Amino acid sequence: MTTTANHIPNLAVALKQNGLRPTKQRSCVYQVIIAKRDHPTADDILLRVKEKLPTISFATVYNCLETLVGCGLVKQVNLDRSPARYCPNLQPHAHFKCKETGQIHDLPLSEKNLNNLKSILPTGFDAENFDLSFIGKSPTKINH
Amino acid sequence: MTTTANHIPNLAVALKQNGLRPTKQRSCVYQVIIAKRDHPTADDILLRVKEKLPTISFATVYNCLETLVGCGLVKQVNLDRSPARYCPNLQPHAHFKCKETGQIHDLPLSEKNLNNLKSILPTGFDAENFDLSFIGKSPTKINH
DNA sequence: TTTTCTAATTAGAATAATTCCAATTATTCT
DNA sequence: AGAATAATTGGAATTATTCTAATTAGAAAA
Repeated sequence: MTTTANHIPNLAVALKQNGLRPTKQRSCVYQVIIAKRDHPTADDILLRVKEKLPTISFATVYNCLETLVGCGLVKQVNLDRSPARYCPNLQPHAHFKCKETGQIHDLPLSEKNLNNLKSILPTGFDAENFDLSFIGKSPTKINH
Repeated sequence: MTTTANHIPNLAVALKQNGLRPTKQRSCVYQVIIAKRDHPTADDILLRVKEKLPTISFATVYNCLETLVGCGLVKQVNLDRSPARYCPNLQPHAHFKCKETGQIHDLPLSEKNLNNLKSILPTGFDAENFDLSFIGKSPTKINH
């Protein structure tokens, strides 16, 4: 048993398994994504990483993101035609984008949901991945 | 009762309802999309429309597509980061992209599937739209 | 350790899809 | 037909992302 916070895969280990080198840029990009799970864009990530590594470039952010996605540590989230977002939630889930706030929420998927998704595929169709997203209004939290 | 082929909404009527003018560009773009239901990109559509209207521009194709989508006659399909595709299928359906052929298949959704998708939304989340896509291998038709 | 080899980072240029703009042309309304 | 307005056009602009060639940093060997 590990602690609650410890479901996060170890970056150095995952990189080594893929024959890749641990660098401070990769570590920093990864930490930014897990620190604030708000589905940041590459732009957002560049800004946040620059606070620690002021000379990091856009190219490196994109390179790091590609690496992290390739290692399965982070998922790329594409909603409509807008810039790609990045998400450290490795559980099967859908996304909900609020029209009003622009916020993106993770919606967990149950076993039943997953089975139902599988049932959509006709015989012979072999899916290795799926993407499910909703757009609409999410409940507003009222303070009073 | 109408004939089987006649489930296609009337363009002129739909445009008029939205206070828009029927033009040969709009009509031609729409016809190209319903003629070959292969999920063409704006590029594909430009090429095909040019056979009838050689002077049509890219800007017009994009304008027409925006209009058709706005009137609900056509759906925009976004898969990963690739160029948008356009689809005249107005029934609820998912998409399946074959890794090998690049082909995109429509997968119809049953009432049960739709209800299950609804069940993914927590209380208070009001979705006005969803997108569901799969990527993988579709069955190859063998000729012998 | 130093050296060597290779992978990763960097700044800036290049690309690709899409949108914007200002001028012209086509529709509709009177 | 004429006036008013909407749509089309070519080209420039924008945006997200990828590429490139030079430099830097990490890993392995000596």
